[in-house]
Amino acid sequence: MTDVRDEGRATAAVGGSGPSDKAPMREALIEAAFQLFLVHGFERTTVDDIVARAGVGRRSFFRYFPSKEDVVFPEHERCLAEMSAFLTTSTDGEPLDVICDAARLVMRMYAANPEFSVQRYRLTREVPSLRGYELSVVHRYERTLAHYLRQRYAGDHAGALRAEVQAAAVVAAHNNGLRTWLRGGGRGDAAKAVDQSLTFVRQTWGSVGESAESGTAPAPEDDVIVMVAPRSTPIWRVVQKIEKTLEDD
Amino acid sequence: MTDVRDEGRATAAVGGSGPSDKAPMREALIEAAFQLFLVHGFERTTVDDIVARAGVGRRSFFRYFPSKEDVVFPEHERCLAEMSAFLTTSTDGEPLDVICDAARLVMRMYAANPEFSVQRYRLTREVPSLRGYELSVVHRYERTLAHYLRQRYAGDHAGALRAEVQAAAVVAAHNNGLRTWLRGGGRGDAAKAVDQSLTFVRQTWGSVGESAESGTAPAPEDDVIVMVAPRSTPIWRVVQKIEKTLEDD
DNA sequence: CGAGAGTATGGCACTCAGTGCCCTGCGTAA
DNA sequence: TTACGCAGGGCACTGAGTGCCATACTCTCG
Repeated sequence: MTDVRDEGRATAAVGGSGPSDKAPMREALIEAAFQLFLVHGFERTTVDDIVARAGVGRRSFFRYFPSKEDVVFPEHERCLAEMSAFLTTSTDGEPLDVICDAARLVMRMYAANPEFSVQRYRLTREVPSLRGYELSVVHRYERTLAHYLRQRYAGDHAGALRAEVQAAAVVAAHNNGLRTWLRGGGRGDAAKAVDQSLTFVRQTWGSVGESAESGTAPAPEDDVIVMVAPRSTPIWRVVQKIEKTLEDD
Repeated sequence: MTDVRDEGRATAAVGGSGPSDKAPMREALIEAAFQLFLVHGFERTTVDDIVARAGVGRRSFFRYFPSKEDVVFPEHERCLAEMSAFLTTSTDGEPLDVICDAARLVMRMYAANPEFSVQRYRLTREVPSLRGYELSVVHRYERTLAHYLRQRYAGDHAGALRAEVQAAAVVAAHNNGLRTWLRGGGRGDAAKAVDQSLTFVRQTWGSVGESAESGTAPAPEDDVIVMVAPRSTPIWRVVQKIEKTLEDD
């Protein structure tokens, strides 16, 4: 053990010379932690084990990570901040589409590092404390999305309710798509899996067809009309309404 | 302190005579815990404080509650079991309506003890570890509901996705209504608040009006047609389709 | 070049949740 | 009566997380 520590200190002393030492401490801790987690599991690895392997002091671990669980989700803070920033600059467009785009930021964070994400997924599935941590993170995303919708729906009747239900639905759909991708070993297309799931939610509240995904407007042939009318409505009223909708072009 | 312990042991010794001593230990611990939580807060109350007040040994606390957080949510295990039982016996009816009824079991648990629920709500809002615990409980309810829907939707295209999104939506709506009631001090009608929120979800997926609440079928005048078609569809095809739909009566 | 301030890190001791092990006391069955 | 089972208590231990202080490195100002 003393050998490892001395070795670590020596490395740290030489530290400044390496080209990849921008955030040595944090990265070293994450790397050491995952090596140990994958071999011995999360619970049977102590913080002392991690810092010994990383060759740093135990106290430093808790300077970089508020808890042992945090080392498993090192980029969620940043992603959460990105989501907030994205939403504050997205003041128009269908609110539901905006939060779907916001949710895709999370998917992209996972997709940027498939092996790491899959390893973490497997770890999280079997360690209760990690599941709990993940729930709290997911909850923060959901609250962020709901907060945005609540502002957009301000003044609407039951706007807060709609905001919370839609945020929950988007998060559930996003996670459904993401889990599908993760269960497949991270080898498929994460964006495709998540988009398919999100489409269900967007269809549910009828925001499909007016999305701003691509810069080009969707072809008129792909446009849809959704009509809701009492069944007793006379045919001529229906035709009139459809013709009027088409004239709006 | 020794006085309290002796008192406690004396009570336990006389125990068998009282009519309300079915589960003395557990109840005593819950009562002692909440008295201390409300005065000193959750985090500044140690398990030692609780057992001292209850007059029992520290080791016994962890025989009745796996963690300090569990003492704050003493009835959720039972409620979860009731929900599972309810769902296994509910094999017909609109799936969405069934899980709404299941969610109401949770509301009723809260409503059965308004003061306790409101106290706990305030506690949970300001203690991070309790928020985390609550998230895990809510997640278990959601999983239970989703599991039920997945079975009911088995075979449908994207049934699993629909199951998870709807379960999330119902939980979000339920909690929205419940929180409204809790923020009002638990003085209003919890069932009404939750029902209003759940109605939004049931309307979203169109299970309002065909519910089995009243025996009478909805009037035909309330029936609706929802048409989805490419905007380029010729008018005559639209008319044809609508007429065909009406003929089906 | 040297003093001082700010910052990053390590070391240490402490609290507290949670666990394993064993002991005691009590009731019960043979 | 003894033997057994069980609920509870005592005790010691692990491990996460924290507060405090010492050290060392860096940057700046004179």
